[in-house]
Amino acid sequence: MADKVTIADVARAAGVSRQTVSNALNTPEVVREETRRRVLDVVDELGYRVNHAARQMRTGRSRLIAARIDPEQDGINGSVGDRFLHGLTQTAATEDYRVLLYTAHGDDGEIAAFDDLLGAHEPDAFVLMATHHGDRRTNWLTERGVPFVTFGRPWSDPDGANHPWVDVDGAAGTDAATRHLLSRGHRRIGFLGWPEGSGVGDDRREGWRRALADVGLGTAGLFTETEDDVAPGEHAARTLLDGDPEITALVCASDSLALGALHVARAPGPAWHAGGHSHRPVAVVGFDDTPVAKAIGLTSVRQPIGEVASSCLRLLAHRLAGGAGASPEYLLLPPSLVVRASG
Amino acid sequence: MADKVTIADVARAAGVSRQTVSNALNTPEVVREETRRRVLDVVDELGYRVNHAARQMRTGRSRLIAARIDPEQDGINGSVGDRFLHGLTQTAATEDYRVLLYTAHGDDGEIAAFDDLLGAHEPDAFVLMATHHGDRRTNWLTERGVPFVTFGRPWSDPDGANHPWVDVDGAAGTDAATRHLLSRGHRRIGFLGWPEGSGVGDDRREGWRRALADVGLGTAGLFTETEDDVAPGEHAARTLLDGDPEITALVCASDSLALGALHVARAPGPAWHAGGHSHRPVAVVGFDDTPVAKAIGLTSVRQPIGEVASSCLRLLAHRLAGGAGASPEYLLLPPSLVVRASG
DNA sequence: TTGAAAGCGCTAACAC
DNA sequence: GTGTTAGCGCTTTCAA
Repeated sequence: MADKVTIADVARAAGVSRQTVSNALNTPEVVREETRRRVLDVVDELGYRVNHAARQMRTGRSRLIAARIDPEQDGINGSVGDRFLHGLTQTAATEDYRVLLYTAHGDDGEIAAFDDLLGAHEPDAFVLMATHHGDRRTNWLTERGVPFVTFGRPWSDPDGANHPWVDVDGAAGTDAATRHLLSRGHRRIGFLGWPEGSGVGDDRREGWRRALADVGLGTAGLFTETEDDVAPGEHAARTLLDGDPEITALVCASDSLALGALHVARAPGPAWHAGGHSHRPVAVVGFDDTPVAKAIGLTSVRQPIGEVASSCLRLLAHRLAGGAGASPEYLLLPPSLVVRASG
Repeated sequence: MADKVTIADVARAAGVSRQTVSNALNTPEVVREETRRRVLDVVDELGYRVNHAARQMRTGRSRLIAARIDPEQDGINGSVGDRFLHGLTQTAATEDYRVLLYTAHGDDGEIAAFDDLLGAHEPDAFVLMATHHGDRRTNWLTERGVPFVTFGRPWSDPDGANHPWVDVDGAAGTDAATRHLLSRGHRRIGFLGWPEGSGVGDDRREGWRRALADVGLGTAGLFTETEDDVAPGEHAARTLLDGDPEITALVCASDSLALGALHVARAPGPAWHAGGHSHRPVAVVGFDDTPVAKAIGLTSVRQPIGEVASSCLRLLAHRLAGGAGASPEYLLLPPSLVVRASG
């Protein structure tokens, strides 16, 4: 393991100038075939590798891509972020990029992190997750001309012509979930989601609505005043089922909510809840296909997180390689339904 | 947002030389108080931040710490790695380090990744997870003098005098789990684990064994020929319970195994399994306190992952700052038992 | 205590 | 097609 082989060593050994070595490596088409071969042979022989710090200083490119790792996961839905990070890291390696991690709370905290990072390690780009209405992060980066992609649409700009993004078609997911329930004979299907105004939540609700509308059925008791957690899911499910005895199935905007709903749906009998809803079989479908869904047999909508990640990275790599036209590229991927015992 | 404020700009504005600026920042004690103040004021005013690439070129330190993100998690136990990564990132930031991600399969794959990384981004250190007997990674790094810490003991070197490490006392965890079950009146308690020879597995089994030995009870039907997954857990639990009708509780080496055991323990009646073990209430305790454990009400041993991560990082930072004596430091942290419905 | 000089390893520009 | 020059921003000598 020879330490610190520099371009000068290679040049000397190959009997060429340092610049020719650099060219053979970075602009091979400008070097005569024979020379190139000789140089590359010496590179192999000596085990030369470029020093990124030196290159970065010269070119201003770090080949680092920064991504946030979520602070203290919800626990159930957390796995999505981690699968994404893993996919990113994997694809990045194939493009000779590396993923740099940071943490932050809230848009402004994350913007502060951008600023820090940009001033220090100078990542070439950022990958953002969980875009939302009035997302300050995207504006900040755009204003400064920092390249980035988002996992999530630019919700406040429905044209999507703002910046490159990759997203999963949530409406298609709940649509499929709802159709699946219809095909199993359910006719009154409720939805458990979040308050109106969250892009993701509205999108997922829309799929359920339109699937029902499509077959001429009305939306059955929609409940949206809830946080994304198990207890609210349980509470919401109970309210919904108590209020409308016809409901036999629930589509949920997340596995957390679905898990709460399942507590109610699988409750052993009418005496379970003091308020007392009658016990009946209720099908439940979740969203995200988390490990918990798999463990408890919850039917759930699965996002192709790996593909999202690799697409994000490729979009970025393409753009960083100068292949960026004026128009940002974007991609809407279809989810799939993983059917299990719960519905 | 002035772009690219260099040390020269600061020097000019403060009326000192570039070197004095560098000193004021890096070796404040060597600069007169008044000068230092003036320089720092200008730094703030101009928004100067050191350029890491330039600094790295000069000092050879990147302030990057590399860590592996696991390829395709088991799904249930995966959350441990992610919580660890998160903790690492968080603590790293406070020490002005950043976490760089990589992926790899197997020891040799990871060693190849070390080599790549060291040749390119030159991380100052590595953080390794999941040490095991005959771990080739630690040797490779040691031979090359690359600083690193491990989450996990050096299993093949029980003295632990090999390299800095942080670990959780697994035996203490299963010991506590077993005592808990004893206190609830269980007298015949089985163990579900992995084949002998895995450091982690042996450690966890040992805690169960010694807790029983301590109160003069024998180990009840130990089953270790199994992979770490739900189906094997289910199979092992069934075999164990069928073979010893006295067993009323199971301590498991992971939540995956415990989940499988729970399928058996919660089976609705004697007819459930064709082979037919009689239905009886069986308590189950898992290990890792994953989101799945929380979701299904599984009592589980919780590792203080956040502390492990911050300890790892501080050990490293201390060492990188030159505070390393000859003897590596290490830390064995106690886990805690999270009691839920399953036991 | 402060300043001047040198150079880390690389590549963009230009000359040959 | 190849070599020479210069300099990215910083810190480690060493001299003032």
